[in-house]
Amino acid sequence: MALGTDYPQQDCSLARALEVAGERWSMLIIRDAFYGVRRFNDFLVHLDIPRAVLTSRLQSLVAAGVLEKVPYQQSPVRYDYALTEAGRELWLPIYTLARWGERHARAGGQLTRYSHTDCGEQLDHSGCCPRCGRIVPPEEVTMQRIAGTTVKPRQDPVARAIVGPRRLLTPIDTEAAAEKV
Amino acid sequence: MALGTDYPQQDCSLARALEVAGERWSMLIIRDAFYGVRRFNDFLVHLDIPRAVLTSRLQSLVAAGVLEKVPYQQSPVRYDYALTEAGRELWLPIYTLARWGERHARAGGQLTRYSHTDCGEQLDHSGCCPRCGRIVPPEEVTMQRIAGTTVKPRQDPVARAIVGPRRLLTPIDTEAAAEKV
DNA sequence: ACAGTCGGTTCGTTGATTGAACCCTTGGAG
DNA sequence: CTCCAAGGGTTCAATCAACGAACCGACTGT
Repeated sequence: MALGTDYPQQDCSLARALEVAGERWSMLIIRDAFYGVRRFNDFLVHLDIPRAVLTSRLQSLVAAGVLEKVPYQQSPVRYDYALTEAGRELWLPIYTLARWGERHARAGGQLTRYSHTDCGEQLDHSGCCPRCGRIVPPEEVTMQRIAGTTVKPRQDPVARAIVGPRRLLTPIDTEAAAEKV
Repeated sequence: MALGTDYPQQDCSLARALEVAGERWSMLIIRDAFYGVRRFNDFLVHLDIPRAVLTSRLQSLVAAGVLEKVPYQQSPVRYDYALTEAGRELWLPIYTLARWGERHARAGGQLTRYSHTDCGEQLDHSGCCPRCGRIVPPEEVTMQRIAGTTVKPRQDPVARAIVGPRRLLTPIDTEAAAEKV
């Protein structure tokens, strides 16, 4: 969050969670990671976030064990930022918060549809598959962006790469998306 | 969150939700509202938040339709800040985030136990009652603070008022708690 | 008349966010 | 060999929010 990035007096799990994931931009970074974004530059162009802030947030999320750096090339060594198991467990808070925002903080209805990959059923507001009757982990979720009525969609390479039905957590390929324009 | 309280480029429900509930302190205020805190001064002493920030957050949460002011006395007129229906629907995001924090951002295990009032069963990590097999709304949740092993608990009147099993959303009575010391 | 409560506002200080500019390593083109 | 571009950062001044202590204003009970 903002000034004073912690809540020292609060002996409370929520305060601890917010110290990790509650700063400005952190949740959006994690959401993008669920979408399959993994590279510094892809986060940068898709979020319109200042470079210095992105550097700082990625570092603290790695330190907190939400993301981990995995090298994708040598010389110079470059890293993907991928969700850890702990990070993937943030799916429910993030999904339910996004669905809440869709219901109460937007005009213009649903922008992204989330469904259970195995059976095609749309998830309910709690992240449950009505057909299977259980909470669906992000690995089994397919997302699909829906044409927004209000704002025109973003046109950066990352935004183009995540149109169309996609499995969550599959790495995006910005080069392929750039060629397809 | 922090500076620049919005995410203008993000046409995304999560960004909209974070503009409403993602600023620093906002989620903790909402959590306290679930605990039954309703008065300016009670939020103040329980959260250790600067007065000016609390004023500002309460105003924006009211403007966003998460809280509403309901008068509890005349001359001078004084207001309770109570969760609206939209605010109460933030239960799942807040509960799941708190449970995540308990698992991944704390040493020292569970601090608050949440159970289904009707059947006494503890809720699982997704807010579901294992016995009843459904998501439990906050009106049916009973909370109980557990003695922390690491930090000594807070000693303000609000903290004292919420020890012991309590139904969520029932207004706290700080006067009664103050006398009981 | 006087202290006390509740809910705010004001204000100087501290510190995070922003955005633009600069930097470093390496690979590839000419 | 030189030059340039890409990826991933760092630096820096300006801005703006958070902090916390002091002040304020309406009322009440004594």
